[in-house]
Amino acid sequence: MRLVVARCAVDYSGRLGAHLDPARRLIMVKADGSVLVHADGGSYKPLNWMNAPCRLSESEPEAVEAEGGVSKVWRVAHRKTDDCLRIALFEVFEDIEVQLGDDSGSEPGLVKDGVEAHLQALLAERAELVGPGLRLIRREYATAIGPVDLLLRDPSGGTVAVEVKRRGEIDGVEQLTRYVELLKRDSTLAPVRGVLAAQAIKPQAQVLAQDRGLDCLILDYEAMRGEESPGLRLF
Amino acid sequence: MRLVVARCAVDYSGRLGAHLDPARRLIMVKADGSVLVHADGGSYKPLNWMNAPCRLSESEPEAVEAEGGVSKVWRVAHRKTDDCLRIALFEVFEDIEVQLGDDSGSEPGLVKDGVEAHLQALLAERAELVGPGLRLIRREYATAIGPVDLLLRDPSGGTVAVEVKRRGEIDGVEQLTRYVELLKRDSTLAPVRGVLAAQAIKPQAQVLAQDRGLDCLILDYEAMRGEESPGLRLF
DNA sequence: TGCTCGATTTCGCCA
DNA sequence: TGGCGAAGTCGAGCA
Repeated sequence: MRLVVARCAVDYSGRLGAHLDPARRLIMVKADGSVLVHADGGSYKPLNWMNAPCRLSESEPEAVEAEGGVSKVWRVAHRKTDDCLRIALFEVFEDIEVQLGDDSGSEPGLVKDGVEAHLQALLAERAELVGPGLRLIRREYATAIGPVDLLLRDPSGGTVAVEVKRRGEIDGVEQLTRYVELLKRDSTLAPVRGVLAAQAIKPQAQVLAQDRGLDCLILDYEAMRGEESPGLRLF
Repeated sequence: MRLVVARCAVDYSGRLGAHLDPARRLIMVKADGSVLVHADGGSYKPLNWMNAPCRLSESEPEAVEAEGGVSKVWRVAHRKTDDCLRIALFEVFEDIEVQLGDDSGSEPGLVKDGVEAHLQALLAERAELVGPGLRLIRREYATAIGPVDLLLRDPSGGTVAVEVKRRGEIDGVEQLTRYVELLKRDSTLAPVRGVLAAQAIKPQAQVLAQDRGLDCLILDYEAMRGEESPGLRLF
């Protein structure tokens, strides 16, 4: 990875246009060719960037730019799209090359724990949390318009479609609505109830769910994790 | 900004858990206290990070870690949530402090051109592009379920609701459907047509729109910009 | 401050 | 490879 600290101006042209006036910034050039322009604040997102695969070419500035203090111009062009990043370098304060990766040069992957898939797995083991007597038919029940997170059998008749979200919002209600509309046409499943299950559900989503005749269920991830059978742990 | 290149292992704990095995990585500590851990590839997203406001504290490793080669441990704790990043440093290869920002220390803002708001503004000036004789009633027409991007009056009767997107996809169709369903109950507006306007519309979205009785309109941003009246330019 | 929605979203899974 | 849903989404605009 190459790290350059320089006063620079940046222009991006591609899906939209974006411009940065001159200032001192950090420019990262990664091993795969991607380029990131970072400021000394903001979030983890760079001000401007170019994803791999791309090519960096250095050229001399135009006369008028040179007069304004530009010493070099970098053009970073994407290899497949016509996205292009143009970096006008004024003064360069640092320019170092560093070696990254593990001993083999690769990067050990990131291991995550606690996302929606885990909620779904935990609730699948505890179908009775959704309603008394309910039993799991299957997770990721396939339909023509996508998989239903959990499909449960109600021994008193019919089935229950469960949409699991970390946070319940309006589009989750829309999604569940489409599933229930489809499933209830299946005579082997009807009648079908829909349940939106999430760690938190926004008021608007609750209102819309009620309007659509759908139920809401708040999940307690920590409690569910604590109660699960040790043999079925995901990690 | 402080730039550290080090062999390190990282653990994040917060909304989820995430772990990185030891490898050489770049650690950026920004002026606002935020920390980014970058690998030499992937996208602009760091492998792990902590947003401001947060506090970095350095401590000695536990005995077992020290035996394993850990020289220092950084704890980066968020000030408001209980999110925490723990970085175990093995060997440190670089550790430099650089000065960023413009002469006043601040960062000139990013100027963008071509986002959805611009499309909406341009189309508002050119309502006739949606259909002959149409006139703008207003932008961001408020309804109980959210603002309609553009509401147009059709002199031959009724109104047209326009949903403007940079790229038209299925959720845009869903959104427009909800608006039209609501608006057509208003006798002062009915009958109501719905139009999805975007620079590009995915085939699936076009099919769904047709099924819902909605129209699609492909926008040419460059042409619209070229035609607009100079006095009304956004930038 | 909280909510809503766009984003050069990016990222990962699965068909 | 394309479609689709999730994200430690982030960030801006507005009530």
